[in-house]
Amino acid sequence: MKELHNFAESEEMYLKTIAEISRHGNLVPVTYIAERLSISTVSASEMVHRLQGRGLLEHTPYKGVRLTDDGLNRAESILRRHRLWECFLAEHLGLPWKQVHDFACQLEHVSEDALTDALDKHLGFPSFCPHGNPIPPAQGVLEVRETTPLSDLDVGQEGVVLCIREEDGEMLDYLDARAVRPGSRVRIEEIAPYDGPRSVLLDGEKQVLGREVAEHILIELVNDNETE
Amino acid sequence: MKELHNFAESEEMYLKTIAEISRHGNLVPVTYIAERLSISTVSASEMVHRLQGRGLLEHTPYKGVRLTDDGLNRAESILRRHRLWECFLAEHLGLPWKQVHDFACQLEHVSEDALTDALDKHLGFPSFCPHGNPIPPAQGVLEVRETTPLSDLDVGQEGVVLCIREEDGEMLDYLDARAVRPGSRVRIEEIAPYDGPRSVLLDGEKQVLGREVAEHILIELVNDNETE
DNA sequence: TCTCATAATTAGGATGCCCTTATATTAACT
DNA sequence: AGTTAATATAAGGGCATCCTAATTATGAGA
Ligand SMILES: [Mn+2]
Ligand SMILES: [Mn+2]
Ligand SMILES: [Mn+2]
Ligand SMILES: [Mn+2]
Repeated sequence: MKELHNFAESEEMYLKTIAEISRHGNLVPVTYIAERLSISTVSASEMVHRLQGRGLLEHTPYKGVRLTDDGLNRAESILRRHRLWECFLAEHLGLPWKQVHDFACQLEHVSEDALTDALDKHLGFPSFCPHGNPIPPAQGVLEVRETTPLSDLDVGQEGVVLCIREEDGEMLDYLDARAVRPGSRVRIEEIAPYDGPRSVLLDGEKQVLGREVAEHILIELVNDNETE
Repeated sequence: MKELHNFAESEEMYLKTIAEISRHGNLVPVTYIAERLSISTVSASEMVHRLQGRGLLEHTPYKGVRLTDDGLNRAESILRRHRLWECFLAEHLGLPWKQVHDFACQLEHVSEDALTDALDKHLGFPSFCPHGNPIPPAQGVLEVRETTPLSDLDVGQEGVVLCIREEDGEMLDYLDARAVRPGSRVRIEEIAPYDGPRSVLLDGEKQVLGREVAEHILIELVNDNETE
């Protein structure tokens, strides 16, 4: 499990991580950042100060962190590179989701604009990564879609998988193996007691998914007129 | 716990550089390494000791450095990744030589075997990079070709460009613009006094190339029976 | 053999990111 | 208002790579 650590990578991973966590512009607790990056809170805190010094984010003590415009631009640029590489690795090289994600997480830090743009063109300017997440355009604003975690659906509700949250590589592997893909049709058949595992119908196949996993599957609800 | 530290790029660049310089298995002076990497001789010397400690090379003081089998394997693995990426960047993304080389020099450090092999397959297992240098195979030995620098040719001699030495990115750009490519037919028309610039016929076009540049163009001689 | 350019080493620092342990501060809940 | 759990900061290091300046060792040519 080797991770290259040129000193630019660290900064980029902080920014990307913050952008990923702060889905709706909320403040991101430093603790979350530390946890996601597997780093001590002390180190994360130090780094947050450094990044603030560079004008990339603002830290409100005891509340959390918010990216500045500069910081958000940087972060979206990294997400763009990440997701474009994912397209290449999945569609052209035929690699499985987990490798796609892990390799992209390295390549994203060594992709200058000329390379990224050429790759974008070569791929035909895709709009979404293989996991269904939107690819920020070279310039302009990333459109945000309304999504609902599968874990929030009730028995009988139906939807279409829009995207998978990518935080966890292992989970990607798990979902890949179970053919959970953007575009899959999904319907909740049963929820075990105490907010337990979901029995779902996924593109006609019966599956059981734990709640934790279901939280990472983001759905667009399909109008189900009183199916219950 | 998982290390977030991996200063692998530096080590890899040392190994790759040594392999590139030591064309015929000769000892490489530490001074050369330092120069090529734009690093002080003290730092290069330190690093050489470290690499020796890791069993990747042997240093004979006041003579130079030679890669061990391990070191050579590592170096060829890096050259392989570099040249495969170059193929992709040139043929698929259509980037110019200088960018091809510079981007490949970053990507080469972030390419695990699974990625490299998938890329190799996707490219159709090419044998040479866009500059004509051979791509080391996944396993097996790199074949060595007999070459002559263009600067060693006399007036009237002819040959075919086999490959370009890649040390200097600027030079790649220069040669790219002048359509000096592997496979180009070349013939020395005139050599200016004091081993000066060469007037050459390159694929029918008349060109003038400085001696320094000519040293980087490696030729396969064509049997020219008394053309002078 | 002797000289001197070349190569190597020593000494002392700097940088960036990370760590643990200990202490202070604050928000939030009873 | 007072307690407590979460959060922040302070103190003291480690590690890998790189730096400059000064000194020493070597070997190749005069
Ligand atoms: Mn990454
Ligand atoms: Mn993705
Ligand atoms: Mn490189
Ligand atoms: Mn090349």
